[in-house]
Order: sequence, then C-alpha cells, then structure tokens
Amino acid sequence: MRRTRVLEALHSAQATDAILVKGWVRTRRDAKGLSFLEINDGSCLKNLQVVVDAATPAAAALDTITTGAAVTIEGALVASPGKSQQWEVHAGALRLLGGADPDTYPLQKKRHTDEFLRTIAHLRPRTNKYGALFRIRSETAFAVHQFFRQRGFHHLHAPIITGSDCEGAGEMFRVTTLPFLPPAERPDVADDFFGKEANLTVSGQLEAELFACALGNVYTFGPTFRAENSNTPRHAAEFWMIEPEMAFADLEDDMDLGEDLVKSLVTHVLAECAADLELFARFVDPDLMANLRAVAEESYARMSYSEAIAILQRSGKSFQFPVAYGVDLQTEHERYLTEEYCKKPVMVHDYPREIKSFYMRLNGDGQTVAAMDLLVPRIGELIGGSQREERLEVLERRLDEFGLRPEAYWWYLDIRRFGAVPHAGFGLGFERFLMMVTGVTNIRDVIPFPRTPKHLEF
RNA sequence: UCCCCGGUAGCUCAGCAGGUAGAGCGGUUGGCUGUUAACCAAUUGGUCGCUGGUUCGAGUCCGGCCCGGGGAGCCA
Repeated sequence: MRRTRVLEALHSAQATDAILVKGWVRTRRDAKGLSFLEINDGSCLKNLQVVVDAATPAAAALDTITTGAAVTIEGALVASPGKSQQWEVHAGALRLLGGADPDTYPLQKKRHTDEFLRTIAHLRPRTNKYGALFRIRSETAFAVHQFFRQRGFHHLHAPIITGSDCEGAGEMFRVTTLPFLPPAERPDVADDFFGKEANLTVSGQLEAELFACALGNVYTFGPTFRAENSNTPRHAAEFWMIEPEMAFADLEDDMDLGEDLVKSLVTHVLAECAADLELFARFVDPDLMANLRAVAEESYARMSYSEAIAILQRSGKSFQFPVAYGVDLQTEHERYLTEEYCKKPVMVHDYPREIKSFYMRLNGDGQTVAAMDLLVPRIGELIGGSQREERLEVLERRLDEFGLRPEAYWWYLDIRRFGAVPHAGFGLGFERFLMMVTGVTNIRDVIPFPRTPKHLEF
C-alpha cells in the first residue's frame, strides 16, 4: 500500500477503509480502552490523530510507543467525532519503526526555549516551530528561483572557492591543503593546492557582473562566508545571499527590482505557507501579519542619503552617534528612518563616495555613488546594491584611491574594455529576509545548523 | 572585539542577610475519562559551569577562565 502523507490525509475528500501512515509520535493520550496518538511526518504543521482501540491487535505495540517514536499505522480514515480535527485514523495495525527512550529523549511536549533547542539542532526540526520555519525556508528558496525565472533571469552558480582577495567585504576563510605549522616553517603558497592563496567566497557579485555582461540578467543564490568575529543575533559565518545583476540597467531599475523581489517573496509566503506562518503570528510576533501585508502591498519610501541626513538632523532625537553629512548611517539612524519616520521599508540611495565600495558608479556630481540600501523595520539593512562603474578610466582611478592592485582585477577590468554596458545589482541576505517573514529575532534560529564564532556543532 | 545580564534536577526557574538544595513541567507507577499542551494522586530525579581563594563552614563572598543571552561595532 502506498504511504499517505499526513498533509494528504488531513485534506482527504472522503473516508477510506485502507490507509497507510508513517511518522513520529508527537504525543499520546490514554483513555480507558483507547489511546490517542498524534502523528507528524513533517509534511505539514498539523498532526494526524490515530485512535488505537485496546481490543484490536494494534494495541499490542502500545507499550513501546512513546513521544518521539517512529511508527507505521495501517487502518481506516474516518470522520472524527472530536472537535479539533475533521479526520482521524482508526488503527488496525500499529508497528514501531524506531523507539525513543523517554528517559533520554530531550523533547517534551511542552514549549522549549530557543536557546535550549539550539543545543539540539538535530532534533529541533521535530518541533512545531522549527518544522514550520524550515518549511517556510524551503518554500521561500523556491519562490526566489520562480521570481527570477519568470523575469527571464538566468541562474548563475558562482564559485564557492575564490582566488580573489579583493572584494573587501570582510575577513575571509582561508582554503588550504598545506599542513598546519608555525609561521617560520610554513610552506610557500606556491606549494598549496591552487598555487596561490584561496578563500571561501564572501560574495558572488563580481562573477555575477561578468555573466550579466554576457547573459543579460543573472542571479546567484548560494552560501557566502565571513570570518568576522561578530557575535550578534543578525550575523553568521555562513549565510546565503541572493545577488541579481542586470545589464543595461541603472540604479532606478535596481531599486525597482529589489522592491519587486521583496514584495513577491512575501506575497508568495503569505499564500503558500499560511498555516506555518500563523504559528509565528500567534507565538512569536503578534503584529506579523499586518507588517507582512504592508511590506507586500505598500510602496516603499525612497530618499537620497543627503535627504536622510537632513531628516535625522531635524528629528530632534539625540543619537549616540552624531549625524553629519559624510558619516555612515548607524543602526540607530537606520531604525529611526524605517521604524519611526517612514514606518515602512525605505530605500536610501546616492551615498558619499568615501563610505562605499570602489565598484559603485560615480555620480555626475563627482561626490556621490549610485548605491542603494533597503532598510526594513526591526531588521535594518536587508538589501545593499548599486549601479556598477562601467567606465574603465573611472574604475581604474577608483581602484587606485582604494589602494587596490589593478593586476588582481584584470578580468573585472576587461569587462569594461570589451562591450562595456551600464549594469546594476544588489545582494539580499536570505536569512535576514526569513527573520523578517517569521518575526524570529536570532539568525541562528533560521539556519538549520548555524555557524558562528566558537560554534561548529553538527 | 567592547559594554551589560546570566550559568542550580532532562526543561523553565526559586534559593532572602554564607549553615552541605526546592517548585512547576517532563519521566515512571496507579486511577479516571472519545482524549485535544487532557485530568487526579504518588514517585523519580542535582560533582549548584570549571578552577583557585576567603571562612569552622560557600549555590550564596572574591579572583581567573569557559559557555550562553542582549546591546554596540562590522555588515547581509
């Protein structure tokens, strides 16, 4: 007999006298002559209630069935007289697949703290909250591909190991096969696997630019790595980024795409993950649904960096970091702009050239670059992007200003030599997006097995 | 990396002014009932993060270290 998933059983159109269900026991309630098992198989948030009559052969296995055990049930799907479910299964046969010793099984039916569940990350997807969360993560990843595919973008698999030490996006993880030795005895990098220094990528942007200047519109969606010793609820050493790059596009197009992407993803999750999302609205963030609808429907505010500075200066707020033209926006400034002033997502664009990266396109004023950040309430910076500098001479001058060696960028500069076109793109932190969508406040709780400083279990 | 807060039973915590540990939940056993985070009763359960010190005596006071959380920096 084919296994019926719990999701399918719960949405059955009619009763069936033969059904096969497999899953894990979430809880068991005994009555006189009857036992009620709640079965979950990960297909959805809800459990399937299985009724075991003490008079049937199925009851023989009951004394091995505890919370966490894996079981097989054959029986009949019938309308439930109970109030909490439409359907239930009357077990004809019940078999234990894998037991779970109740003395040592760490998940109780009561709620656990996120901090505790992090220490048992291999078991936390068996809880309602984390099951829901990782189903939403999966569905969102699908929605990312769907969004770009519908708009004619090609998916680029950017390299994970990179030989460029040049992106300036933060400390990198070294990749090597050389033995671990004291500095004096360390072999030359020429003898290393690649014959040169190799690192894990911090961004697929540069590679995406190369491909955008061939395939038109591309995007990468993959893991990135930062060896920063930053211990906050918003940073991880390994995280996933979505990085679209468009040829024949300017900053305006870039902001439009960013806004479309965020709206489209939120709309998708609202439609496809309603039941899972409801859990977060109920137990994690009561304002979640209203906030998500606003993010999906309202148009985002847009303002230049200089407008943002003026707004902050007029705010009458006393900030810990003083506001002045030329300083980068601090967390407190970003929060004021998006949470108090705009009360919705806001795109801040055209930043002073000194506080942004070398590859961002210099504006006509000679002072600002065509950069943009999307700030959202509670999360802060969700997207960072720019129109790229496509003019060879300007880019070479910028490299020089940043003290970077043009030889290391010969291939990046080549794209400006041969058929250069205006192009633009951005990076969206996938986990930050998931935090926004679920209301979860710690990045470690939206990553299956998070990697943070001093933390590499599982 | 810096600044705060914390580490006591499997989990969540209490332990007041130093006198060698408690509750709820969970687990177990029994009872009861088509049960719904079931209910009632009994019961089980601890190198009080590690390490030095002060003291007749340290979960409690002091130093160092480790780990966790929050905030900041950096960023996505």
